[in-house]
Amino acid sequence: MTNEVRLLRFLAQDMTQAELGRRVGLTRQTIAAIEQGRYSPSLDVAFRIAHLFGKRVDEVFHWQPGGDQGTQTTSSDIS
Amino acid sequence: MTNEVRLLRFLAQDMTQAELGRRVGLTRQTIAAIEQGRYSPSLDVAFRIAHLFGKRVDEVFHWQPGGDQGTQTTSSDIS
DNA sequence: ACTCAATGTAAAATATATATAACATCATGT
DNA sequence: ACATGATGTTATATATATTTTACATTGAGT
Repeated sequence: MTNEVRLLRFLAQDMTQAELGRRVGLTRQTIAAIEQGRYSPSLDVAFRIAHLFGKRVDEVFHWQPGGDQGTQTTSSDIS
Repeated sequence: MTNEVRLLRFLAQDMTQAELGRRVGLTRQTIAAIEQGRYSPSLDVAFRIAHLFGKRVDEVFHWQPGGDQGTQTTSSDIS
């Protein structure tokens, strides 16, 4: 499971992790963990983040059928 | 947060809760809880379920900006 | 050189999702 | 009437997400 949160945050006038967290009701540590793919967020959190950026959930978070094992971060990380 | 899981399950040749659970790697109790909206699943589970039905996550799970409080079940439940 | 904002990270605590086991109801088929 | 499969439901346990607190690093600005 990869995501574009960090990229979208940069595109949104360099919004900070703390600011993003504040807007979606999460701490900056949680934002950092999600960006790094340390765990997959709840569906509710995914919706809140996607909505903030005006995207669909599947545009922000990318999922692959058999891909639960690794801990990638951004989609450009995939080899 | 509402969802169409139960409906999609019926449309899929009356697939049973247990069978759906088996296919996405969840127990039938968890499927029942998700259908009833007792909690919002993890994003990973949402992707697995949506993928099984050939839908996008936002086509299966419906989210409303301010709507975290209630515990609706299906979208036809909304007043 | 100093400060400060942004980020990384980690341990411990809390909240929530999910599993397991058990029992109940209801419908259908025999 | 009985058996069986599908579902509802609940209590307890476990896994995982998220918060809180704390400390370290790095880069920009002064």
